[in-house]
Amino acid sequence: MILKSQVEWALHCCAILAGLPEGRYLSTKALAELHGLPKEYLSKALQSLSQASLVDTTLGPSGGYRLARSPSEINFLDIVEAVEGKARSFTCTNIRENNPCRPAGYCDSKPCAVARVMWEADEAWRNTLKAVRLSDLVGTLSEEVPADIWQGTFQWVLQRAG
Amino acid sequence: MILKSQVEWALHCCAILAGLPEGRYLSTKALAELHGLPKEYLSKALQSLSQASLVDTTLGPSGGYRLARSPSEINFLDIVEAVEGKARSFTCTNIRENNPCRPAGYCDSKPCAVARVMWEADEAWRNTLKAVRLSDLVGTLSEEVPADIWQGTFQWVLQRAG
DNA sequence: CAAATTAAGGATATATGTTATCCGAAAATC
DNA sequence: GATTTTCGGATAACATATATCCTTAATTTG
Repeated sequence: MILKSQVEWALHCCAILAGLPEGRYLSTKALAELHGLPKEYLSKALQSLSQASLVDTTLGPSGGYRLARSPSEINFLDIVEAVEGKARSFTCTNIRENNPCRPAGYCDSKPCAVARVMWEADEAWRNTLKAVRLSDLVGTLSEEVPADIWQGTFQWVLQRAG
Repeated sequence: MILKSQVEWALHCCAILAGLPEGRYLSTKALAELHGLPKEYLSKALQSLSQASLVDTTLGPSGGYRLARSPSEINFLDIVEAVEGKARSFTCTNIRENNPCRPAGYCDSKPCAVARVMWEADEAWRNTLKAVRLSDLVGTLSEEVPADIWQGTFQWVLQRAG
C-alpha cells in the first residue's frame, strides 16, 4: 500500500502556491525546476488539483496555477484525494459469499465485519489528514526552514510568477 | 493506495483458524475451498503469516496451519503487516533538497514537515488496526453470522482439520 | 496581427507491483 | 513406499505508476 509520488509533489507545490501574492500565477515549469521534478509528469499532478477545484489556472505567458481558496480552507486530505482518488484503501470482495455452507440466495444484512474494521482504520487516516490545513503546513515550514532559504525561495518564485 | 487482496484473505483465514480446536491444523486446500480462492496464491499469503510467526505449520497429511498465539494476542495490524509489509504508505523523497536556493551541502535537522503529517496519518491508521484483536472479530462474527451458517461452517472445517 | 508561452488532454513507452500458476524439495502421515 | 502437506523458486499475465511526446486552444507579449 504505497501512495504515488505525485502526492508528495502536489503537497509541496501547494505549500509554494500558498505563499504566492494575491492574483499571481506560477507555471508548471517553475514548480518543476524548484523541486527538481519532471515537468511533463508533474503537470499531470497539477491537472488533478485543477480538476478537484483546488487551484485556478490561466493560459499564456505569465499563466500557471494559483490556489482557488485560502490556505486555511484547504487541508491535506483535499490534496491527497485530488491526486490519489477517494477510493478506500481496503476493498471488500465479499469472499464470505463463497462459503459452501451458506444457503443459496442468502443475503447479508451488514457489510462484512472484516471490512468494517479496515474501513474504520481508513477513516482514522483520512480524519488525521483532514485535520491539518495547508496554512498549518506553511506555518511549520516558515518556522523550521532557515529564514535565508525561505526568503530566497520566494524571491526566486516571484521572479517567475506571472 | 490500495491494499492487496491477500490482506482480506489472511484476515478471513485467521478468523477461521481462531475457531479451530486446540492442537488441530487446517490446510491451504480447505481454506481455499471455504473462501473460494486460488489455492496456490492463497498459499503465499499463509506463508507470510508463517514467516511473521502468527501461525504454526506442520507437514504431511493432516498438516496445515493453526494460530501460534491466542486470538486475543493477535491484532489486525499483526496480520495486515505480515502480508503487506511494515513500510509506511508515504515515502519522502526529500524533494526540498532539490531547491536551487539551498546552500550547497546544507543539512536538514528534522524530517520534512510534509512527511511528518503523512506519517502521523499512517500511524493513526496503524493504531486503529492495532486496537482490534482477532478475538474481537470472532466475537462480532459469532453474533452477526446466523447460528446455522456459523455452526455449519465449523462442522465443515472440522471434517477437514487434521 | 504574429510569435511565444501556457494548461489540458491524448497517445505511447517503460518500470514496477499484483495476481496467479507451476514445479521441485523436504517433511510428515499412513 | 505412496500420499499429502508446507515452502520456496521460477515464470507469466495483467494492472498501475512513472515518464515522455505531441496536438490543441487560450492568452500574453511584441
